[in-house]
Amino acid sequence: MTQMTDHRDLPTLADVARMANVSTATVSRCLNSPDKVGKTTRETVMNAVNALGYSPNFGARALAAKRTNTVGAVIPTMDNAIFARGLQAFEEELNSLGMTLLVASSNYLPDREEEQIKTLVARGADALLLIGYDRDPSVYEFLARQSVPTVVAWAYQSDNPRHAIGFDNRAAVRSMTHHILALGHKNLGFISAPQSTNDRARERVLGARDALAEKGFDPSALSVVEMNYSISNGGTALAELLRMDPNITAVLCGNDVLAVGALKMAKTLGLSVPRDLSITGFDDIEISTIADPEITTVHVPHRQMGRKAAQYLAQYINDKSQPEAPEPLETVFYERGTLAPPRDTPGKEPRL
Amino acid sequence: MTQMTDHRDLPTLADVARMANVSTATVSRCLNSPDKVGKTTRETVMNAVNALGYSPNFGARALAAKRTNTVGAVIPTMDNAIFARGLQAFEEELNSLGMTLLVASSNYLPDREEEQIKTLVARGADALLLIGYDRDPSVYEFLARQSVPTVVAWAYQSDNPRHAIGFDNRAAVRSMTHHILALGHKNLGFISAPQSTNDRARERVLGARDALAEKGFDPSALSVVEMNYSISNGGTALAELLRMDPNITAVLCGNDVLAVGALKMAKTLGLSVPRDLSITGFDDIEISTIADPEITTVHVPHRQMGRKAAQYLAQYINDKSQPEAPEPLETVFYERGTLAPPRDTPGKEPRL
DNA sequence: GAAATGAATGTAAGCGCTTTCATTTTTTCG
DNA sequence: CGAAAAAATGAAAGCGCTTACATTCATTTC
Repeated sequence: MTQMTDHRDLPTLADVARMANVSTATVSRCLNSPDKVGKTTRETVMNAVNALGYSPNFGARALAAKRTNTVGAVIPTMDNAIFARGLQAFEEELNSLGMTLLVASSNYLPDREEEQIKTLVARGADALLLIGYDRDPSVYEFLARQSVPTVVAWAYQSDNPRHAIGFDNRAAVRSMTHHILALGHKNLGFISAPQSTNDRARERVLGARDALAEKGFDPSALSVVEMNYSISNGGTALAELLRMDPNITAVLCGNDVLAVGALKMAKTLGLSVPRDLSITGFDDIEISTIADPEITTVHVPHRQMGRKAAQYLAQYINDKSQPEAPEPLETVFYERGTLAPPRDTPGKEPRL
Repeated sequence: MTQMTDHRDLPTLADVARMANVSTATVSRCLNSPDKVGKTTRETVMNAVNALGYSPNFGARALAAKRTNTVGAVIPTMDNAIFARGLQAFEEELNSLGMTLLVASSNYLPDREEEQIKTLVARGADALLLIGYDRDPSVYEFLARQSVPTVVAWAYQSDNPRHAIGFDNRAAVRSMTHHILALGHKNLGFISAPQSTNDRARERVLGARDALAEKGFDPSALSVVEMNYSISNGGTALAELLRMDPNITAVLCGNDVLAVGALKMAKTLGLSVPRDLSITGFDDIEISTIADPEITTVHVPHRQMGRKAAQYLAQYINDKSQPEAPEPLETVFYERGTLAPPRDTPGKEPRL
């Protein structure tokens, strides 16, 4: 069943102008700044617009106005609740500001991200949302050359001059690690996302090492296993970690998904969580409360982050100048069911 | 810290042409159909392009070519794994076809959806992906008038002439209900998403009634509670359902999220699942395997759906005519831990 | 009541690209 | 080698809109 899309030509501004007996300038003003037009004229014009079912041509508008009212976002993947949630809020806020969202995903691949950034710019994005700081300087140079307002999100490094809407990953994990150490844990493991091209993952591991060092432990003794984000990988990583060091009593996971996987594996291995092993996550996504016991984690204000990022970029676009440096967002430690003191009585040496 | 975005004018096609000593037509051809240009010329031109850091102006291109290579999608929300996953696949496929994704969300509100559809069309979407069939006929008329290729996804009704990339919600639930009835359940409850403006929700309830009728039960006796999608609502709904009819032995949920909520509530109420109560979900998203016991559900090929939808629209755009009617996608019943025969011996009347 | 002010509208010049058609250059082949 | 065919290139006409500037018309001011 094939059928031609009747390419009946759509009405143009000129058609409306003709019908309303005014100039195209007046019609344009009616649509873009109605207050600059007389009441009677406006009504006549709007009637013509409706009668013809007129809708402005996007390309022409973008060309003449040098602006698309479109904002791009390049995220690793939507198929991860933490980005999906933030992106949803970003879209909602953008929408309420009269802008539309262009989306592209990098699947955590730097080259692909670079491509996608170029694509979105070529597609006329007025501004860009990027995840994390890590990327080749040439990318930032390109963005500057094209004068595309850009903001980094999901991260915040106080010593980094680049504006970011996010939270301090390192401090959040550092603080959580202190909680864990205070409970008496001495042998920690860390299941991280791959760190090489992911500043957030790196910062989280650093946060754990910070706390360790502050309590007099050797931070380099922290056993770390890197795994791509997935439930089953969380399990694989836990097994590996326990093989590397059977004395580990608490495992920090770079995110909730890995934590859930680790928890499943712990059960499979016959370990009782948190009695035999403590596990913590990061992000506080839905699955962390569905797991049994519920995952102890760090809550990240994803929606707030998406909203603020949209506001920041909208201001950047409208003012044509970089807004004030944003403040970092707060994270909250959520103590739930997977964290408890280690089984071995405090003070006793880890068993071999 | 404010700093002007230096609005240094970007190089244009004409600049490149001048530098390469050719006409703008040749530069344009170099970029869009390189094979139509001599090898030497092409090299000269590309050198100029690189030297100037030229990148085509989107608006101008869209205006002249009458095409944006941009496809829109209006979904209820990205903050729900079933849409996020499908959308992610949609975006990936679109990207590999050289197109970019514009996203808008309706939050399940018909008016808002209509607005968003108009926005995306105004933003130059070459085609549109919509979720489900339900919407005012005027919307479809608008889309036809604007000649915007459109496809419906996440649903498939064989008796509906409109092309859709999806699966038969009604048949899927009907089939699952037969499984449940075969186990000996006689008193079923249904926790559904609001049905009035959601054909998928409606079809799922109808599927359950179909099976009931086919086995000689009174389909109108099915107790149904409607709740918006959320874990806690699933719990609320279960409590309500049990209040309406304490004899229910199996509860079908319109999606996995509601099922997980119902499962949590069942535990809270001291009911053992599946011994005292069977619960089923729909969609097969991640959380269904994290719940304990894992949720019995219907697997939906979300990623495949997203991919096919992208291919369908790309073909529609390129051929300028509606493709062949797509075939429905298959769903699979995943029997996991939350479904078992009712506790009461088969044949025995439901207790009061 | 004339001059000055301001609101409403019109005129027309682009915005930067694609594409048709015409022209020039190269290749093919009798 | 020259005519015909094919390939490469150029000239220029839009595409539909916004907006600076010019003009007209209705008020206000003294």
